[in-house]
Amino acid sequence: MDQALNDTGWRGSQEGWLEAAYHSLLDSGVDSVKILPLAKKLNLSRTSFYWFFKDREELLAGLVARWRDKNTGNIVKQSEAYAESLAEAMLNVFDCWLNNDLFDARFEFAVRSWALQSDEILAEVRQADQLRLEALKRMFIRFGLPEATSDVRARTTYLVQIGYISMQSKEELAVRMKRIPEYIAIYTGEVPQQRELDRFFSRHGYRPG
Amino acid sequence: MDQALNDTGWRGSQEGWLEAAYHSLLDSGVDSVKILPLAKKLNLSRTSFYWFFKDREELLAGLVARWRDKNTGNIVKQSEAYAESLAEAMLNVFDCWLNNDLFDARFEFAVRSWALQSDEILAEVRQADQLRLEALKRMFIRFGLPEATSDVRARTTYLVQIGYISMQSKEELAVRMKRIPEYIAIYTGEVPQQRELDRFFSRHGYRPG
DNA sequence: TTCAATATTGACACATATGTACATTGTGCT
DNA sequence: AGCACAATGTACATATGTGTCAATATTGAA
Repeated sequence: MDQALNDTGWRGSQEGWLEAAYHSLLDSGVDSVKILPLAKKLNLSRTSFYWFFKDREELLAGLVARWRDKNTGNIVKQSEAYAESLAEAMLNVFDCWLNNDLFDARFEFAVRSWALQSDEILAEVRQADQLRLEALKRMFIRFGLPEATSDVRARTTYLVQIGYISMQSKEELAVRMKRIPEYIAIYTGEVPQQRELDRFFSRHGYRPG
Repeated sequence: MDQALNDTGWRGSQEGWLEAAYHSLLDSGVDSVKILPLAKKLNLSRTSFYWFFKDREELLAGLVARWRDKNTGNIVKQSEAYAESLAEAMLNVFDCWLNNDLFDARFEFAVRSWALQSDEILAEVRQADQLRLEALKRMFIRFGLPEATSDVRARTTYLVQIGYISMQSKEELAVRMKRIPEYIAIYTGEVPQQRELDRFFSRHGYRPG
């Protein structure tokens, strides 16, 4: 329970408060992001907060910005990555679902829940959804699928993941990996090559057996 | 802004408070389910609440019970309904996604968001997920699909819907209906018969054109 | 070591929520 | 009409949250 030291020599910082807010958001939702409890966690006086932020609103705005920066962009990037087959391209997208640096699932769910009580956040989430779906659809079209098919397959791919996040399940890596080939088959209509799978498994530190 | 009258002749009732709580939950999440605001909406004194409920906890427990009664069971029932083909069976399940009496999507999302801040609710949600997934898996197996395939297809079917709910999108019936044949094809691997689709469209009051 | 910028704090004013005790009112029944 | 009880309301005690202000402490640099 030490103070989180930072290079300034002071105990608090904008980053410190934001980090604490982030963890509270992920653990218990927006309504838990309150200055008084955060101050207790940080071992700081509640009012010290106001030196770094105008008010609670500004702190929440910081959280949204963080979410946008972290989760938006990587799905798009992965869907545009080089691939020799549609199955391989899909495996590139799947990197997001297994690598927390590419896509923060708990953050995603917390923000979506937040959208329930804030129209502003709902608009943010809607825009993110649209960008991601469009990117996935382009991927299918790139590999020659018809427009309508590409649209529904993009949705399936994306919605399964959002649904999975929404289930908040905690499963072993092995359990999830075993389902990967089947998922690829359903989404793309083609069975992935063994070497494509091996490459995928390897970059996620998984050894089948 | 009239009083919601009930057969007792009194203004308030357990049902009345529960109904108000339900709407508040759907609109803005659990944390908005507070006695003082509900009392204002109902045009009743705040303390009148305590005649019908021991405390706020009891009201929330009432909401969970309502959710369990409404949303659990119908997916299972629909997945077990009579069908001549897998595609038709899947259309039976799809009834849930289009008929609010069979499955209340907004309620579902609100409860899942609630699970973020309550381990008790999380356990409830997990149990519901398991029951529903098992029922869907049995459906695929009934039509001769292998176990592993059935498992992943059940997940795909279910998770797409949970994901869709989580997107909180409001789309025209026509837009959703146009995607149905593609979804059926992806989930089941077989194209639905025109007469199966027609029967489905008809029972949801949709005329393609 | 002194100083100014940076950071921290406690006191205050206020708002919103919960729950209890007790008084009061409304309703159906005889 | 009058009674018993269901329902509602008022007053109080308490908890937790926000945000402002003036006073105080800490830090790095002159």
